[in-house]
Amino acid sequence: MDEDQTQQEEGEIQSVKIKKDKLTKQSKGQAFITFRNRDSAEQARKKFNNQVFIENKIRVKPYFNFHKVDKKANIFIRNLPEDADYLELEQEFSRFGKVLSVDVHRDQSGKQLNYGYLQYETKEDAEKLMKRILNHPITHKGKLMKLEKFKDLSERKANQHLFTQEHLHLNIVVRSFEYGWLLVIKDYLTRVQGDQVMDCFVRIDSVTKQPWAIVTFETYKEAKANLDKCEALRKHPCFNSNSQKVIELIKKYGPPVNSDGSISFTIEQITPFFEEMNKDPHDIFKGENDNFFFNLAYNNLLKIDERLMVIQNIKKDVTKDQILEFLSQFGRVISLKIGKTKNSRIQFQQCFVHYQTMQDLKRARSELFDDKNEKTIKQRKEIFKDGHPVESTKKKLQSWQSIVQG
DNA sequence: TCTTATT
Repeated sequence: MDEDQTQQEEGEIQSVKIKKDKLTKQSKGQAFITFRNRDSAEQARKKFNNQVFIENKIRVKPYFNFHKVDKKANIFIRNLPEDADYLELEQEFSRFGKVLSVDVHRDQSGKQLNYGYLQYETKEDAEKLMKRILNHPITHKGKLMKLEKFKDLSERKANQHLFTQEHLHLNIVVRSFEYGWLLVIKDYLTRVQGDQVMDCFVRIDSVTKQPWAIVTFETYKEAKANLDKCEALRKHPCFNSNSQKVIELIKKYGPPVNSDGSISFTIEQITPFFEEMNKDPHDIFKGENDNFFFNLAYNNLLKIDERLMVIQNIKKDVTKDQILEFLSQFGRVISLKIGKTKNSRIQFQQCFVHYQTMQDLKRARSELFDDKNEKTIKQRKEIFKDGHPVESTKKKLQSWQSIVQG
């Protein structure tokens, strides 16, 4: 670049200092240029910012003493696009007050990250912007920016504390629901039906939020009778309980005890939730929805779940939602887990799909491999390599079952 | 992802 020309165009330069590391004498890739007047500096910045200089794109921004800025006038920006342009951002934010700086964070290699900081001169300006975005969100290059006031470490820690409190709270609720279901099921099966229940456990799926249970009966006959009932009704009559009944059962049997002897929750802790639910027409313990299924183990030797299928040969880039949509057309999917094949050479996915009933799975199996159904064939091409789903064999399934259940 | 290569 011709220096004389630059000076003429951009105003007189007072000083140029290139920063070097004190020890290594290596350039830090940073320079300070002082112009004789503010306008020249601003003009130069607009002209040279983001220009390629020799081989690097240079970023030109005004200097200010960041030790003296008001942190209350600082805004944290998330969700920035890859090609965020801070001059454009600055222009946009300047509509609400005097912007001191806009910084887009970068990693060590210089790659732009999708967050940054906006520094106003006064906190009033920052507040003006925050107020404004409540009703008028701001987008940058088509992406909605998420703006929050800057929080220092202690504020973030305080929030984190709040979150863990909430989380803990949620865990208690989940645990009480699982235990509630367990008592309802056991009570009905043993007291009402007179079945001999060997084992029962209930979990609420953390992803789908749906409860599911595994009940093991003493005899095949009991298991089969209950299974038939489930298949016919698509739910079990014992689900016709309610939250009032659940809290009574918990009071009767007491809260569950953890392996270390402590109790998972106190009745006082969970009573409000059950009382609240009792007022709700959608009380999940009324059994009015079918987000529940039975997994009946006939005996210890044959533990393969008849509702579980492992499908392989799924293309790498197919999402869980796509798989779910595809598999749901054959029957009600209770849970779906996707995973990469263990062999790293094979770059395909597999999924574990749990249907609500054996009938659903049978239907899925027959339709999945039906080579005459044109609609399915077309869909298969989108999801599976060469359009061919592969079902895992029972032997393999058995070895995986422990993983799925765990 | 709540900072900053600051004469």
